Amino acid sequence: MPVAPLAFVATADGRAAIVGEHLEVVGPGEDLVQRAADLEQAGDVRWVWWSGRVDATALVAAGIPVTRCWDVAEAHRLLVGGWEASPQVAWAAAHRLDRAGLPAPTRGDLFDFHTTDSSSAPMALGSPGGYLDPDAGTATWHPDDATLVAWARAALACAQAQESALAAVGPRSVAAAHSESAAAFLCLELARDGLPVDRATAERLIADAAGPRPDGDADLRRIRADRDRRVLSHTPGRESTDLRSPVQVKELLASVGVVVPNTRKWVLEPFRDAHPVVGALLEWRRAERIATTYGYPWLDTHVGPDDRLRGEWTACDGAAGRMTAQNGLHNLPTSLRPAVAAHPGHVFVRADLGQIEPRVLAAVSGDEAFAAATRADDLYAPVAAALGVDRPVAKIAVLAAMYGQRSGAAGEALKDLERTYPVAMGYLDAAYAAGLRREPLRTFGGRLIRLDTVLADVAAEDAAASDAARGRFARNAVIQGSAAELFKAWAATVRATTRDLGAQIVLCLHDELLVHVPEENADETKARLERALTDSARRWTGSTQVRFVADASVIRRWSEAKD
DNA sequence: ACACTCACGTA
DNA sequence: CGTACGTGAGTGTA
Repeated sequence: MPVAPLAFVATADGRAAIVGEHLEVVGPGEDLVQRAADLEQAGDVRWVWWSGRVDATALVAAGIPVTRCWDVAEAHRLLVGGWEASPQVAWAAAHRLDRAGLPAPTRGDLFDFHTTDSSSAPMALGSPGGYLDPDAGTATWHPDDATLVAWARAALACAQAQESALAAVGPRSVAAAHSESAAAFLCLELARDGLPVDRATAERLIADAAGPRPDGDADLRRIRADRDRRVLSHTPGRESTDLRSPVQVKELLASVGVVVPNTRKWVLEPFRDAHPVVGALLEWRRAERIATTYGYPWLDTHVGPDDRLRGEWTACDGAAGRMTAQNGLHNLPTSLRPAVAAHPGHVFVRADLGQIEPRVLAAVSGDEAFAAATRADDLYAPVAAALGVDRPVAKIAVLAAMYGQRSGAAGEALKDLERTYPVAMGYLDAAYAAGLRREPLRTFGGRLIRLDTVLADVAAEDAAASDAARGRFARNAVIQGSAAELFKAWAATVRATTRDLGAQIVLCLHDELLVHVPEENADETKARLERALTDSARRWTGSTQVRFVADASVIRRWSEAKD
């Protein structure tokens, strides 16, 4: 049963168009949103937009549960790699037009504006031989109805060209574009819905670490000075040291005989017993981190009156394709996680993918012996048995193979690993070698990993170090990026299959999902989440040879132990 | 004003 | 045991 593609495009001035084979509507955004809701309800629609962030915000705000979409920007990021993905760039790539010939925007720059005849007709929006109008789709663009309809038709044409191009890349790339597009829509919902927070607990945890909520600037300075004094009291005569300046801290430490190349935590840790100021400084850093990054200003700025922590989300980064999030959603210290709590009448279903990266390696490399190991709940157990070593040794050897070890330890086991799983290890070696040669790679789902642009500045003066860094990046990216694809396919499936239970995905953390759900539906949500993994893994790998496992539990606070 | 380094949190 | 990301403070440059 074919799914009819329907373009939905919106302008910054509040108008929109819906265009399909047998449909053409243009008008005020709110009318079009209603129309889209009806069409979505009727089913069998795949929405096409240049990017969800630009075109679909009104649909997200209206709570329309889009199930299928094609995000031209996300498809372009798969196809070409990197992060740049304007409609103009995506159009040119999909039609194999020379990137260097892209016309420059005229309205974004005052000088251009003065030298441009503003009455000139817009460039053709959708002619196969030409580029898109560089101003189309920008925030200051005001198209007439006919132009907006043409813009929507161009999106449809672009999506179709991308689909052909992706189909030529590999057997999984069109499906990957579908799930990347769904993930991008999910990102808008994540930003809209936020992460449920127990504000009282958050306040208490911040107070425990950083002191009570300051009452004005003077109080803030006093609390800060008190915190500083607990370190500086250990070094009489140096009370004026600025603890926030690494250079001054280094001097302070040197004055008590602690001579270090830098003042990082893991460098200072061994010197805890050398002088009491070291421990005091490390404690100060922890408190200062909470006070500055995750303190009261953070709480006040990013947690709304509805007790939801909000930030912007992106479906992929510019390197391997993992999701990113702002405002601390992806790096909230574990000490603050008790503050992430389900709201009344609700619970969280939390699940993470166990040993995701070695399992992904088995899938992407097609190593049958390694795939056999994934059928165990604990992958390292059969690997240890095959290598004739203890589990911890097997684990270190596998991780060393995937991430590139430079210091000894796993040497012998690593050789056995090469012998036992030559296909998997060969895949990693090939990725490393491609990195050295600056040859682009593709993830399992077809995302292009570019090596011509990344790492240009890292150790640029040392060619060998730079090569090795590129090799490690390449080897890591094909695994990390492929894992990200499976994760997003899983997340999109969970979103689609648990919506009727009132479930809401509220956090995606690389291999972990947090779903907020009415408590009476918790067990069913958990079951569907596990089922979703089986289904999406089978679709993604195209077989059942590689097993993926989810560790799922029903909890009230994020900090609660797994069970 | 902006870019950079340092430091550190997460996976 | 590597890679990636986002954040904030200090520092140096334009």
